[in-house]
Amino acid sequence: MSPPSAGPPQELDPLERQVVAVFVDGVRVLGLPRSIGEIYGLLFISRAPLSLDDLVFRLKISKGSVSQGLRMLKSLGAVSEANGNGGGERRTYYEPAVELKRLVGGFIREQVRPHLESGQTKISRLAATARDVPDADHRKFLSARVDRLDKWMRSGSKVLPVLQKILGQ
Amino acid sequence: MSPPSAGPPQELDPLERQVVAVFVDGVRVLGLPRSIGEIYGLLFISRAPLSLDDLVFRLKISKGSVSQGLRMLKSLGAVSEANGNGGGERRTYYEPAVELKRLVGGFIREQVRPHLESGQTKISRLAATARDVPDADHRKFLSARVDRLDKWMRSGSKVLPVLQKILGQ
DNA sequence: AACTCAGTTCAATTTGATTTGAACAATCCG
DNA sequence: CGGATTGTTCAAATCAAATTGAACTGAGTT
Repeated sequence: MSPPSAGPPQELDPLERQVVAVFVDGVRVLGLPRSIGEIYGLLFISRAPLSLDDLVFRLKISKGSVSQGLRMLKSLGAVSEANGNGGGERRTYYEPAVELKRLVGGFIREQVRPHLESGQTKISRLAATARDVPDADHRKFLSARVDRLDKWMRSGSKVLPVLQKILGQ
Repeated sequence: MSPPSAGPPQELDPLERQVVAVFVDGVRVLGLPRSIGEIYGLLFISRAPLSLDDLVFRLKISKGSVSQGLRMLKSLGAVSEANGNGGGERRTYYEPAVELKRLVGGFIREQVRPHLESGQTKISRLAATARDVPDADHRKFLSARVDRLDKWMRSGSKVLPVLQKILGQ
């Protein structure tokens, strides 16, 4: 067999390259690995769903990277398996989720909330430590700062639903 | 002279260590280097402003790191030089900005907007490339996707002021 | 069972970002 | 000026995170 998914294409055409570049940049800002941007970017601009091998072949990255990348994208709800494949096809094809709401929701759930939660925990412990400081004056200062930190966290939590609302159209 | 700023302290006490750890985590989420979190964290929990040498001494990181870290923190508006120093003191002392509004504003201005803007540029070019695709059907698909991308960017831009508003109390 | 094909896992490697440290300004002061 | 002090710069070293690739699992076929 020639290339997987026996279509015409080999390398990325200029438009595909541009789109992939945009997503590579985008995910870097979000602190996600480059391969995630490449994979999602190519899926985003491809008319038909692509298989793992398609992605390996067209992006020239390793099977391992694509496998791990797809796993993360699935956990973020950013790709899904294309169900409508005709005959007894064995390999699975992926298509991108293209609703911003869904993407933002997945990112918040997987990448933001866990950090906010572990932050809250640490700050509670911090507050306890501050309460044990003997010098009353110093203790007051420290508690005020810890309190501020706590307020910041709460603001962060409060912002998320608003964000989701705005981005969900 | 003994330690800089001839106060008592040497190493970080447990509370300081905890606070620094919180900020180290925090800045990692934002994609900023660890040293930024250490420096800001220690300033945040210190009653008196600290000098560059204080930070080197207490955090046990290099002068180069602290110098660069303070530069970035200044550009983010997250620290400022403490003006009220008494006698003809030569070295400069730094204190943290503790209003969330200010911190978020600086981060958006320095780290978010530039990316959004370069994204917009790339997407305009992308739209142009898509318009040149000969096959009408395929062109339609590509334009729709590029259009969606453009909408995402606009949503992003629209969110920022709302964010700032919410976080500004 | 033996063989093939799709996908996963993970130790070793590579890559790229951060940190270091030593040389270099700049400013002050006797 | 010459020495001391404060801070900056940047090439090289270090470190953490992502990627590779080869071995592996599991499922389907004959």
